[in-house]
Parts: sequence; C-alpha cells; structure tokens
Amino acid sequence: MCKQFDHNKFEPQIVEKSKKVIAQTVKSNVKTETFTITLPPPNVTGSLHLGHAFTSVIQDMLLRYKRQHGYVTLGQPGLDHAGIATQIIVANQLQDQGINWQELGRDEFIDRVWKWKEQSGGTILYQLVRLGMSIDLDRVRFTMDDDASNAVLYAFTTLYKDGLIYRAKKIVNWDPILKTAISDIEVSNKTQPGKMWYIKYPIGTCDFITIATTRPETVFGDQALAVHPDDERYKHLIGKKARIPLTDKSIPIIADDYCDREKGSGVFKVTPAHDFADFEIGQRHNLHCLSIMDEAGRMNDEVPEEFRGLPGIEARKKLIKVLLEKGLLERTEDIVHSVPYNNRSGAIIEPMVTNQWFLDTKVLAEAAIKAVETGRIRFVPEQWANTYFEWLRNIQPWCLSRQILWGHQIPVWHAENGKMFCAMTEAEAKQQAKKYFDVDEKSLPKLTRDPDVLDTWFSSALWPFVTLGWPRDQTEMRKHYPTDVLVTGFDIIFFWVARMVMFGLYFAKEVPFKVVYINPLVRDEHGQKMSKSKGNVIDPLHLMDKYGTDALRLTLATLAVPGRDVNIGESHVEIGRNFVTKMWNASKFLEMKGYIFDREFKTYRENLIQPLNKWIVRKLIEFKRAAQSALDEHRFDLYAQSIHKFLKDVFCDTYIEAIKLCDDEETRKTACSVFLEYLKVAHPVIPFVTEYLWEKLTNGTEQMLLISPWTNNINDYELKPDLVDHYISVAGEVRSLKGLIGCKEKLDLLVKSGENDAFVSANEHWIRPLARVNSVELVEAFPARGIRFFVAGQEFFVKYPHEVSRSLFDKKLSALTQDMSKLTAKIENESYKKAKPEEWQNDVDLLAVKKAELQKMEAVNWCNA
RNA sequence: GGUCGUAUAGCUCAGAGGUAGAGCACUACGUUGACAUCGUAGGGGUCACAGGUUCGAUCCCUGUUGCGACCACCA
Repeated sequence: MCKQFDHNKFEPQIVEKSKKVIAQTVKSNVKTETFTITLPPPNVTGSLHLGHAFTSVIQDMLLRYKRQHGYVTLGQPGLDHAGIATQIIVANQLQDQGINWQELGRDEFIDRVWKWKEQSGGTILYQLVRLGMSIDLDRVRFTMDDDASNAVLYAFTTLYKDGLIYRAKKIVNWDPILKTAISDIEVSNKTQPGKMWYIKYPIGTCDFITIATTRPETVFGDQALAVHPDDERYKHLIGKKARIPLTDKSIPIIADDYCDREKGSGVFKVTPAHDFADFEIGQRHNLHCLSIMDEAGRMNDEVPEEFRGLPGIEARKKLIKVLLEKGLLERTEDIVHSVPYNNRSGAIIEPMVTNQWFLDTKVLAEAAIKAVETGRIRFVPEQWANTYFEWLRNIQPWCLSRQILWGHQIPVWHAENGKMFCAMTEAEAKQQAKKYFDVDEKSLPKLTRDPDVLDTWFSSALWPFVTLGWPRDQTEMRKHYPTDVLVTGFDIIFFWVARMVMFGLYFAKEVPFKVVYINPLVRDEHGQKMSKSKGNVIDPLHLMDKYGTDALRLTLATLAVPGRDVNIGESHVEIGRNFVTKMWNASKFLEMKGYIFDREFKTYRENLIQPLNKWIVRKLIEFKRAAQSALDEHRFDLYAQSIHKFLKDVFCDTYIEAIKLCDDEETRKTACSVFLEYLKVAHPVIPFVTEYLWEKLTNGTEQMLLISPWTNNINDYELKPDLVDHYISVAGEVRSLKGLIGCKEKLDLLVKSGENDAFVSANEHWIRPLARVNSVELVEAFPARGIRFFVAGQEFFVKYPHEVSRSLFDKKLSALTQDMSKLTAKIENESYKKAKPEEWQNDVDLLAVKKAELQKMEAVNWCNA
C-alpha cells in the first residue's frame, strides 16, 4: 500500500464510477421522499473560483448526506447565459480578431455567441464534477435553451396580460459604454475624491444666484433652480428667473421642500433628464425634460456648438475653463463623494430618460415578504432575512429591458401607430393585430419586434421551476417543487433570491425553496477580498491538483462558519490534506493488523464483550449523532470538526494506541467495522478517499459508499462515561507525568488494590500500551520511590528510581489548591445551593474528592527521593 | 444617515450562564511496526471597554469604541 492517497490517480476513477449511480438516485432511490437543490447556474463564460467551490461543496454535502439516507436526490445543474457579461466577452474576442461586432448584425452576432458557448461553455461544469459535485450532467439546463426560452416568453406574456409589465419613458441608470439601461441594483457606488463647483447664474442685469454642483456639464439641461420655501436668503427670488451661463436661457426659480438649506449654497439646479431626484422635482413642477447627452454619454445638439460631441468629462473641463474666463465660477471645493459605476463595464452611470420595460413589483414583493414572515422560507443564518425584507419593502419597479443583443428578446411587436402586441410568437402577435386593426393578413400594417432583451435575472428568477419542466410538464414539479435548500451568497439576495420567491409564488403558486442558506464570502488568508488586481486569487483547481479534492472540501467545510466571512489560504488546505493522510494511515494500520470485514458482524448492536470495544462503539454513536445534527442544522463547520475529532482524538490517538497489543477477533472486527461506519459519516465531505478505502476494506463486496446508508444508532446503548474513560484518563496522566519529568524509559504503573481490581486485571492489556508502561500491577501498598498521582480521587503510582524535582510537585499542588478554592467559593454561595441543588451537591462531592487528594499529597511528598 | 455583523492565545477562528478550546506558529523530546504531510509532552488568554440582569457573566441586556458589510443620500 502506498504512502498516501494518490488523489490525482483515484479521483477521476471514482468520478467515473459514481456517474451512473448518481443518475440513478435522481430518478429513484430507496425512499419515495425527494431532496432537491437547484444549483445556482454559473455564468456560461465562467470558470471555477473559490466562491463557487465553497457554495458547491456545501450543496454537495447535503446532496450526498440525503442520498446516502435513501432520498430521491436531485442537484439540478445549469448554466446561465449571463447577458451582459457574455456579450462583453464575445465582443472583445471579435474585436481581437479585427471584427467590428456592431456591424455584424443581430443574428450574426448571436450566432457567434452560440458558437462560442458550444466551444467553451461547459468548462465550469466539468470543474464542478472534479470538485466531486454529485450531479447528473445529462440534466444540465441552459437559460437560453428552447424550454427555458419558452418559459421566459410565457412568463413575460402572462405578466403583461396581468398588467404588471409596462413600457414607460423614465429616468434610468444608463451605461454609456455598453449603451444600455441597467437596474438599480447593478449600480455600485464608489467613494472617491471629486470637486464641487459653485457657479453663478445671472439674474436680471447685475445680480447672481450661486448654485453648487458636482456635474457642471449638465447645466445646459437645467430647467429650473430650486430653493427651500422657507429659506430667508432666497425667499425673495422665488418666481423670478435666472439665466443659464453661456446659453442665457431663462429658467424659473422655484420652491421645493426637497431642498436642503445646509447643502452647497442652498440653491439646487434642476436637471430632470440627468438626475433621479431632479426628474421627480421636474414631474412635480411640470418641467420640461431636456436630454443633453446621447447614448454614448456625449453632448448632443441641445448644447452650444463648441461643446457638441464631447464626452461629458471633456465638456466639463471646457465649461469650467469658459466659466472661469467669464467670472461665473465663484469657487471650487475639494470633496469626497460617491460616484455610481457599472462594475461589469467600468462605466460611470449616467442617469438618462429613455423608453424601457418595467415590472411592477409591489404586489409580488408583498407576497414574497409574507412567505418569509410566515416561515415558509427560512434564512440560515436568520439575520439575512432582514436584508431581504429591507429591499423588498422599499422595492422599485424592475427595469427589465437591456439594449444589448444577447438574451431573451422581448416578445412584443410594435405597429407603426405605436400599438403594441405582446405574444409568444410573431404569428400570435399578427393574429392580435389583425383583430385589432380588423384587417386581413395582406393589409396588416408592418409589425416590428421590440429590439430589447430581458435582464438576465428575469430568466434566473424562473429557474427553480423552469428546470423542473414548468410550464410544459408538471410531472417533476409535483415531485421536486418546492425544492429543499437554496445555497448562495448574500450578494445576490436581491438579484436572485427575492426574485425567485416573487416569481415562484406568482407562477408556481408556492415558494421555490424552504431554506435559504447564505454562505459566507471567501476572502484570502489576511481577510482581503480576492481580486485579480490584487493578485491574491487562489485557484481551486490548483488546490485540488496539489492537495487533493478531499483536502479542499474538508477545509471549506471547516471554515463554513455561519455569519462570518471566510479567510482561506493554502496553509488551511494543507491541514485538510494532512487529515486525509491520517485517515489513510489509520486504514493502513487496520490492514496490517489483519482487519476483518464481516457483513454479519453487527458490532453496533450486540454481543460485544470487551469494555474497550464497547467504548469505541459508544464513541462512534456519539460522534454520529453530533455529525448528523450538525448537518441537519447546516452547521458544516461543526460537522467537519466532528469528522476530524473522532478520527484523530478518539480512533487514532486512543483506540488504535490502545489495541496495539490486541490480536483477538472481536477487536479486529470492531476496529474494522467502526472505521467503515466512520467512512460513511465522513463521506459527504470527503467523498473520494472514503469511497476508495470503503471499496478496499470491503474487498469490493458492497455497494458504493455513495449510497450506503448510515447504520441506525441504537438508542438503548449505554452512553455514560464508564471505567474505560477513567482508565484512559489514568493512562493520559501517566504520559503527561513522564513528559513533565522528561523520562524516556518505560516504567511500571502500580494501582492500589480496590474495587476495580477485576477491571484492571482484565483490561491491563490496553491500559499498558496507552500509558506507555511496562506493566500495570495491582498492589496493596506503594513503594517509597516513585511518583504518586491521582485521577478522580483514586491513587496511582509510577515506579521511578530517580529524583524528581520539587517544582513538579509544587505545580500539581498549586493547581489542586486553586481548583479547590474556586470550588469552595462556589459552594459557600447559599443562593447557588438553593437555585441548583443537584449541581451544588456535585460540586460538594467533587470538592471532597479533591480534599482527599490534597491530604494524600501532603502526607506523602512523592517527589523527594 | 439607516440596518446588520463582529471583537476570545502570536495568527486564523470554535465555544457554553457554573474550572477557557482547536488548528497553525512556538519550546523540548522522539524516526518504537499506521502515520515526519508525523508522534509525545509543554508554554501561552483580565474572553475590546463601561454599566445592568443574576447567587454567579467571557456568554444575556444596554451603551461606548474599533473593524467589516449592505442600503440610502450625495446640489
């Protein structure tokens, strides 16, 4: 047997072997109950990063756990077409090839995207499988495949018919680089240094009013100046006119409560076409909405000639220069303010007034809020429900349309007279038009399909039920919907989670999932966000190559502490790898001892004679309970911890050390079957090494570990600590003493004869190796030379011919007296005695034991020679 | 401005109303038949600060401070 688990060799073999079994358990398993997770579909452009790996492993632990227990288990895989992200990538590729994508035309461009998708789109799926994701790749769905596309059309037309989708000319967040609208949650604000310019607007012939702005180039779009109605400084100007610098266009000075007297100069320029707040003020005061920029953010023909065609930032520079020359710039102030960006393109967002499609989300949001309030959906950790509520309670209409090419084209056809027909197909739209215009096919006016496509998240919001056949086929819906758990990051609670709930309730009439597990954000070792620019990105594939997939998975699980970001570095994965090796070595020991796998041997149930073997089975049961409840409560960190602890502290450090001299059949069988049962419990987190060892130790006679249920716990098993625990502590104390006196040779342990004599004689064969002593003898009295020690009041003795330093004795003594004084103080507290009489009595007993120990220690000063 | 999270060993982090835990790092010893990707033993903490509840608070409550995230505002 080789030195360690050769992950690079065995992982692919196990993946291959698991395939069929996984596909089978999607369709049928032992039970009729289902367990379903809709995996968040990664971008088709994506490749695996640690964040994916993290969510994926959490989901896979649940899938494997439930699959082992017999559930019909479905982890529904998929890919997202990721409209904007994908379009950017393909456009850049074309550009690199010297092709101007904008000249290709819609159909040709989309064709290119599909080609690219076929070529490299599946990468991430194979990476997920490498990560051990127990999913059936034959079930992979794509948000742009035919069924999904039809579902999107169906959903859109339904919402349109129900009056929830409308088209309107409104101010939206506009990306001048991509030349598309984006939704408000796609905008991220960055705090950065900037300037505040104080500009003088002439009033009459010799007066001025000063406004403050961070975006002077928008002055040409101004429709009014606003002041607070009660502002004594400006009250007299209300109703008068001011003139825009350079153009001399007259605009009214109006009063509006929105004005904050403290900010800037207290005068507020109103530019309805280029600012959200101004847009609303404009509506209130019936102001004209004048756009002064084109779709690329350049100044249009509404501005003085010298500024036309300039990008906003250039226009700003030029304007400031001119204002300065004309003496209209009062002053400039350096400030720090936040600027809206689109992270995808890097563009600074320009608010623009355009025609867009909106979804009225108010009613949908109310239902979604209720679903969580009433507990039909539970957030883990709970506090994320706050984030969810806060957004939904202040929800704005969802801007659905994007002016890009890659995505689901809006199923609305426009007639030249402005009438719109929403239908799933062009033919249906024509039918509607014929009816509306009351004409036949030939004289039907020309219909043009709306060129916009839908926000990618529209199709994502339908994902949990689209992947189950909705709206075409209800068979799988009945079995798997609502799904059980959704695992995702907090950053997409708005983008995805809330919208799935809204659409799920609306279309499928039921919540899409029962639990939302919000997984922590993955950061680097020092708590820094991973980013390409910082160069601190860790590639999970590299970690898998180097340390093995199991090591990575175990590490991620260990770190999955709820409500806290996760810092991960290579050193963490090293620990995982070391643990896998430990497991490997434990199995090597069993092999060397001549383990016996015996199907009929039900160690967990009956017939064990040896206390030590009973003990390890008891420990196994305790461990399984802990592991199971950790998984049930989504405490993957505690689960991983229990996996680690049982193998290392209990199985290796105690049991294996103790049985080194045992050669009986009961022990060999027990050791083997406890280890095998342990493999089952550890399987969900470290599927590869456990599967490998399972097959090896069972000689391939059993079904895969992947579908081996954990053996039921026995409830009547005596789970209280017993004499075995006591003598394990005694052995530990002997080792500790030897360490403290720096003794290397083997000693003899003497036990004073008493009520446990029979137990000691019958069990010395394992106490001896565990304590690392030559012999364990029962004696009536201790000799003069040696070290006395106490465990739970019982007295022991180690023969030791040399002198022992006084300091060791003092150390033990002071630890004991310290314990005692603490205990005494506690016991003397009358209120404690009254409040918790049983606990109080326990402490009294404990103190008595310690007192006895102290007396004995003082009576025989064991350290003097 | 609002909301949420968080503060425990040198580092990364668990934890429970009643004697403070792990891993890494550190110190010493050790290649004895599972394991040097290791073992054995050890050192190391006023559990951020101030109040309150309690017989008892590191744990619960309130406040303060530090750190982080999100939302809003941003003339």
